[in-house]
Amino acid sequence: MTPARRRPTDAELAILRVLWARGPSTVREVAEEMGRESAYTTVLKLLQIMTDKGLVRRDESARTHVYRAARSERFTQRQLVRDLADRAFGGSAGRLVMQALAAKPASPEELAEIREWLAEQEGKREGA
Amino acid sequence: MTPARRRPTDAELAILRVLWARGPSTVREVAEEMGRESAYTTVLKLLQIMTDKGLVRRDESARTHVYRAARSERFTQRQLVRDLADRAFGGSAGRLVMQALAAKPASPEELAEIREWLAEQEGKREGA
DNA sequence: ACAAATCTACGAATTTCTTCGTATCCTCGT
DNA sequence: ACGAGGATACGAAGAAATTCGTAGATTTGT
Repeated sequence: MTPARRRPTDAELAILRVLWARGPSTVREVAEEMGRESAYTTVLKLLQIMTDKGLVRRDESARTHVYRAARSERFTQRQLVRDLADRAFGGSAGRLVMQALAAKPASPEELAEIREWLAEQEGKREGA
Repeated sequence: MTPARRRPTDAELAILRVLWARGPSTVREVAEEMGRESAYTTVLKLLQIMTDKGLVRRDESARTHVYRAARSERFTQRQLVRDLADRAFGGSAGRLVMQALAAKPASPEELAEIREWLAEQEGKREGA
């Protein structure tokens, strides 16, 4: 199976990040945003490939096409996390979380948010 | 610089997982462990490449070489998590953690462990 | 001693990812 | 009307990852 079940490549992810941040964008806008590191046609080609792969959608109604991410940032992030959990953590998101907390400092706000989330879970468990 | 600062590829990671699980192993043992999905010589070649890259160390004292992971599982996991945080979460481990918790159910034990860790952090902050 | 089994090295084919040049087409300003 | 600018399509080269066959060396079992 696995029809379109592959994760975005590095270059593709870089483009997706721009689309998530800017919203629907033209090739030029994306290329601009990515600095002068990649030629215009490189970004164009990538977006064409990504269209074929279903990673982005293309609005061709105007001459200058407008691209937007096919999946939300959140959706893709979860997919990536799940993928990494499978490949490097024996499928355990919990262990991934532990290493993530240890690997990079999270802001107090984020830590608070995480605590909140855990508390909610606790509540659910109690309730069940 | 970044002399050997690239993350292991999928195939390489699959091999590392075997080495972490089994400890120092021969090519045959690794190949065996990975099922019959990849030919013996494929595993051999990969291990040779990984030796060049510094991902594994090779003990050549005996005819049958013995390979071991150059970096601990934990070290590599953190590297991978950091890498993913940078590529898909704007460098924020906290946001990665949130998505990880949402993406895959963690066991109650893991959740407890995470809570503990957070509590410790809390303690440190209070102290500081 | 010899054949079979086992091992490493290595080349090479294949696939995927990435990059970019060139061709061509359309639109707009003058 | 026409040239400049800007847009897409496409081919293809280059790099990286993956796979495996074959050759040759060494060990082992009989």
